[in-house]
Amino acid sequence: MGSTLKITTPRDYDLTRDVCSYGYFVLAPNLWDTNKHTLTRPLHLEDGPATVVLRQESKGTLKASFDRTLSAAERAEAKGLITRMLRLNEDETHSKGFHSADPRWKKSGRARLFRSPTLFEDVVKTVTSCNVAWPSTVNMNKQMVRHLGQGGCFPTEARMARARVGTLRGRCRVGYRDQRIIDLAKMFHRGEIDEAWLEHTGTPDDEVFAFLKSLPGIGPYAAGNIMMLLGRYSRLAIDTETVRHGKAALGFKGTDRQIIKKLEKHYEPFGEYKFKSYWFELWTFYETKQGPSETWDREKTATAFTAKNF
DNA sequence: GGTAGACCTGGACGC
DNA sequence: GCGTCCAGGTCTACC
Repeated sequence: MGSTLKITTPRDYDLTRDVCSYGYFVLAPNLWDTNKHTLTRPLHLEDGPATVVLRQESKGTLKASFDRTLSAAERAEAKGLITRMLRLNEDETHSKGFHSADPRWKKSGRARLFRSPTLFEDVVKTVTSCNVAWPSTVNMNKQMVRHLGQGGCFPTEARMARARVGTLRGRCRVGYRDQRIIDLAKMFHRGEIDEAWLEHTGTPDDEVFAFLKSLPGIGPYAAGNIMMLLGRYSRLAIDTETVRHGKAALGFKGTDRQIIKKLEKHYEPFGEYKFKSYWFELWTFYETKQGPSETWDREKTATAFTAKNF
């Protein structure tokens, strides 16, 4: 019999809606149960891995059931990781702020974007999403968890820092990203990434963006995406999907450069919530093609989300 | 400051 | 079933 935690959430938190809000929810080691509407994943805690199953108990309360007994320190640690992953730190005031900037999402209540329990995992997942189609991203994360993750966890920065480039390339199929991922892991492991500074509200967005861009494997798109993962929504992460969205959903015409300028102008009114407005537009488009995101199965998204299906 | 080409993988397509 | 082409973001070298 493992430990159980009751987690108080903001009143407007909805596990199904708010987990199934960003692609990382279908990347290993996350496992969304499309029938039970639970999120299962192993967490790396002080005394080792522990798998948690998260379910919505009632409005404002989540139940976290673990597969082993946790110490008091581990309970606090797990709570911190879950809070980060589910963005429980973004309270109702934040949601209301977003909805008054962009009322289109008020009815559905969409306001939060799922992320990882750690910044390290978010950064590595972002690198695995660059310059590849979705099926490759799915596979890279699956293989990293399989070959480098203890007890089904996402690899820790310490483990990843010790990994061989051959393992990452040959077994985890990350290609030329191998050395970059190891270099990132070493930087995290050596404490060269100041998470407190990156998350501090007093740190200007421009400085965070410039720092992120200086990291190995992180360019303008990845830096913009990590900004969002850090809770900074004032800029977009522009990739080919963004341009496609500009053309297909917003009807913009012209060269890619012209379309990007139009996109920047289009999202300007949403100010500090720009990314969210953009993302939920894009997410809605995906749902029109693939059905509600809560029905997306982890294994099937690898094949469903291919060019021919869009 | 802008740009061409290399970097890998896996899906799509033609045979 | 095999070979070829192509998409995707970052990095380096070069102008």
